Amino acid sequence: MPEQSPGSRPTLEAVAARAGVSRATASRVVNGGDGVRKPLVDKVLRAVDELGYIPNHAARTLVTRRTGAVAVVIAEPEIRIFSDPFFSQQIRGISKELTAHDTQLVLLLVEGPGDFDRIARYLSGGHVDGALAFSLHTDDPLPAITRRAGIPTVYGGRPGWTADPGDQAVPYVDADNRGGARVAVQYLRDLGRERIAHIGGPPDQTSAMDRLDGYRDVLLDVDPTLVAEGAFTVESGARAMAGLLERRPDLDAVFVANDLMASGALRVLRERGVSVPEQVAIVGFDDMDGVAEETDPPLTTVSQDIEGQGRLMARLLLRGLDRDRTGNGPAPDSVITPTTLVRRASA
Amino acid sequence: MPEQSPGSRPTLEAVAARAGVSRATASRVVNGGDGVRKPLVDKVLRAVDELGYIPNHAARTLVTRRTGAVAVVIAEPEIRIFSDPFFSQQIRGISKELTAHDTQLVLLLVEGPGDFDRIARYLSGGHVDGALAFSLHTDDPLPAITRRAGIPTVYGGRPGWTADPGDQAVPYVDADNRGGARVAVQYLRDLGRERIAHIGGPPDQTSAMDRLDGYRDVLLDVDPTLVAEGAFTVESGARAMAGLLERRPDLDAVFVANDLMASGALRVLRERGVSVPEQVAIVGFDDMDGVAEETDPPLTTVSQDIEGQGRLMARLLLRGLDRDRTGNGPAPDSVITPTTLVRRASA
DNA sequence: TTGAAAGCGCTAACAA
DNA sequence: TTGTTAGCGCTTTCAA
Repeated sequence: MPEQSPGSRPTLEAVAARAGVSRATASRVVNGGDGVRKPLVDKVLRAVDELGYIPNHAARTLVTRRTGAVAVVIAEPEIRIFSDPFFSQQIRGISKELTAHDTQLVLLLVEGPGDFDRIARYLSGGHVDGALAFSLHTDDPLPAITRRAGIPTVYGGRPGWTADPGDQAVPYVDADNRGGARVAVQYLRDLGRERIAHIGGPPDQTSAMDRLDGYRDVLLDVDPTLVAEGAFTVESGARAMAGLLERRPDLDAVFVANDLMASGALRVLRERGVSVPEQVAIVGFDDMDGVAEETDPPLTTVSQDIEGQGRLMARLLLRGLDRDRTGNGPAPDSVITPTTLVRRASA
Repeated sequence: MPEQSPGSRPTLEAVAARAGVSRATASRVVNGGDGVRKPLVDKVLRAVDELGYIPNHAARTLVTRRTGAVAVVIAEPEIRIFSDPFFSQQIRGISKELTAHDTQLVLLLVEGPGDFDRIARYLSGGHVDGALAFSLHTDDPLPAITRRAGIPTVYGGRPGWTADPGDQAVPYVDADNRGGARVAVQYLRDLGRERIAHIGGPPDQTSAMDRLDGYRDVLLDVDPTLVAEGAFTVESGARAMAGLLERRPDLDAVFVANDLMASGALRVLRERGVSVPEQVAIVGFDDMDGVAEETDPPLTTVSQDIEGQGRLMARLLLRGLDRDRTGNGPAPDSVITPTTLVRRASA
């Protein structure tokens, strides 16, 4: 590829001239070559190569009204944003799928509660064809924004807000949190545990609620003193475990809503000399890389394919965009991805 | 803002008509309103508001040749990509600075060694005005790519490759790794430690080399048995510490090239019953959130403003772009950001 | 199968 | 200070 002095790239016009064809034909070739005879295709391709032609994206977008870009909106206000491996793996999956479809990823970090205006303006500005968003909190203003901007959006995680009746359902991708929790708790029961406690996540996140619901599905009429609330962080898990131990020294198992909290809980148990799994069995959730396998003892936990969820989100969105363009195919539906119990040493 | 049925947004033309002015005047107002009389400005603004006008980005880019977007290229092949709080904090800083200048962040994740072609094509395709990249490895192909694509780029971290003579220096932002290391080691010496070991990072990363150089600056002619090599991970730090202890049971301090490895080292020392800081003093590097403060004992370490580095990268790039446009101002220079020693309990 | 020509929405010379 | 007009580079009817 010849080096380009900036600002003087060859245009389609130049390619056409060099190939001895019209601009229209050159365009056809560049866009797949349908309906152009082989010799001309070759000529144009050669010209493209020799000139180092790269289509001007803005010009193309101007006429096609497609930007070839998708926004990923991350509205998690806390520090966790990227450090959370959960996000990083989803983004990885998203990136892979988008790349495979020649689509760019525009990252929109929401930097504060007053920042939604900017996001709304951007989304409405024709910069992107669609959006992927993570809606973790029940009071998230994002769904309203994307809806008003009229921009197709797929959510990661079941949105917590309740749709207005008559509104079209919002497509999302989520793990089978409830089912996974059920399997985990049932496993503890099958182990013969009788006083199974739960450390849950923040109640404004649907994943936390769903996991709690799964716990309750198995343990009908559970004693409220067996349920503690954490914040999905190591420290909060430790605190919750300590509280639980104080209230219910007789507990013999804990289903913890994520691995981070489970590792905090394990630390507390170790400090107090409670043996795991002999005295207390522990099951986590997420099968988080670099955590679940390295706790002491290694964590039995519910595994989900996070990167796969990211891919799925992107695929759903792209399919929806295609549908908008071609006007056929079914509206994108939500997808619940399966979970599996991974047995290690903690239960 | 009125809801838009997709694909039928009002154009500048419509705004102009409604305001009773020419398209040119409307354009002027939308772009700041310089040289337009107040009453007309108001009229146009009102029309913009009533119509819910949002400029078409592609059309604007087509004529101005500015995209208002910047690529962030992350070519770290390992899983660390986002989970590494280092990146996440830099990206945060970058995002903040870009947002403040109405510039979008396009995320380019390099997904494998064969993926650089795609990146090169994208960078050459006029999608973005500039790029920010993290060049951690000495054999990184990225610098060559951005140079050939003729796209202004600022690096995070001192690039490891040696520039061809006559090449213009590549602007980068980096912490004062060498100076920080010197301060750390000097501190250990002032504490009276006499056999100060070092656990270094991967030798193909400039930050690791610079920290090692700083260590050597203070401890001229250091015994090679006192230097071990890690990979910036907790586990590698633990292994390096174990090796060091075996070779040199007499060591009385370790300067570790990052906090993650330091936490691994601390674990090994604890397991072996070596008291910190009494028998062995430890100093880390990074002052990493959620790590340095929570080790046992809390880590004395060299702190750097990572988010600030991200902001700086963005600022440097934007300034360079401005310069390209206006043709004046000095060429962007590299920036070395200061480090400070944070005293906690480990030394 | 190919080419001519219209126009996507905007900015920026240039004229008035 | 305002308006007229010529494109930016591309895709896409419509005719040939």
